[in-house]
Amino acid sequence: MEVASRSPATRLMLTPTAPYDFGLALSYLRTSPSAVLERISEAGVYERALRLEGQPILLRLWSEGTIAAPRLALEVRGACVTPALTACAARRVRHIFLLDEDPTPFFALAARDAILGGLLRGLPGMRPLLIADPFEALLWAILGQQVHVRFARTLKRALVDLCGATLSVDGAAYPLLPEPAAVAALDEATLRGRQFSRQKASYVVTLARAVAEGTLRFDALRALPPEEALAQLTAYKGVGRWTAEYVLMRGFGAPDSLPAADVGLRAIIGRAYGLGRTATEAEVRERAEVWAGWRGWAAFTWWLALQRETESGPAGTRR
DNA sequence: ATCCAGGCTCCTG
DNA sequence: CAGGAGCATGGA
Repeated sequence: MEVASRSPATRLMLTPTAPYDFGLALSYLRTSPSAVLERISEAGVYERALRLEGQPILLRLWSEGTIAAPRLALEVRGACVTPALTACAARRVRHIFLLDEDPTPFFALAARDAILGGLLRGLPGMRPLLIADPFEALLWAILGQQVHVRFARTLKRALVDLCGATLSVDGAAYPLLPEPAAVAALDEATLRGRQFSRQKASYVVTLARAVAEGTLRFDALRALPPEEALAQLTAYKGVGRWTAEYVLMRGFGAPDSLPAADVGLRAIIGRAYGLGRTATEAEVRERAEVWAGWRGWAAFTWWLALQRETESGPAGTRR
């Protein structure tokens, strides 16, 4: 399936709350295993196709400001880009990159923690980045369960490959996230042939069906108190506490949602706080109490640190 | 081979 | 209710 477009682009400026480092977001996306639908150019342009109100469009985003005085240019392209759709795209971008959040309270809180505060001093303008679509966040969390993220990326690519559409703009092709109905229609055997375990295949198809049928509604969950949203999510087979917390944080942007069982988080916290071993989930939760209100932001900060470690880290860990 | 990876379910005590 | 065995898959 292919959707072509050669209509002119609409463009507008976005002004994030300061300080904001868009370059940091880009460098995160460049090596983030979950980012298979984004394209980041060397010139610093973020490109991503997604559906807005059913319309496939292409987002192009780049910085025209500084960390202290951030300004982002947004360009929207698609078959019929109306002013309303452009406004919708701008809202979406502001949400994905959390452009309207005030980071000051988080930095103030983190400064009281010598270790986290020290880490953040090297990351001025840091801000968490959401996964562009809540359904995508849920899929990614399932795919990432108990496997190396590198392999999770392979699985995500397979999913996009099997049932994702493509948006073509000026001759370039941009992959779209598969729609829930398309994932729901997949044969589990097909997924198994693409290296999905039985569980992952079953979880993914079942959840996609729930989303397609409207049983699982992200906008409804988003409006709920976190504990209730977690409870509703974990009612689904294959969705445990870690997955639900991950969806709240990376899918909804819940600032205080901490996937404490995360092995990466446990490992880096064990190292950073000198435990000499991987921290337990309970230890992570304990340590995180001083970050209350911003535990999700703290988690993202640690993931960022983790990513930087593995990039420039001990020889042989690349690839 | 063995161990581990951005866990989950299900079954014990 | 806490803790742990067993589970599926690929990569180092």
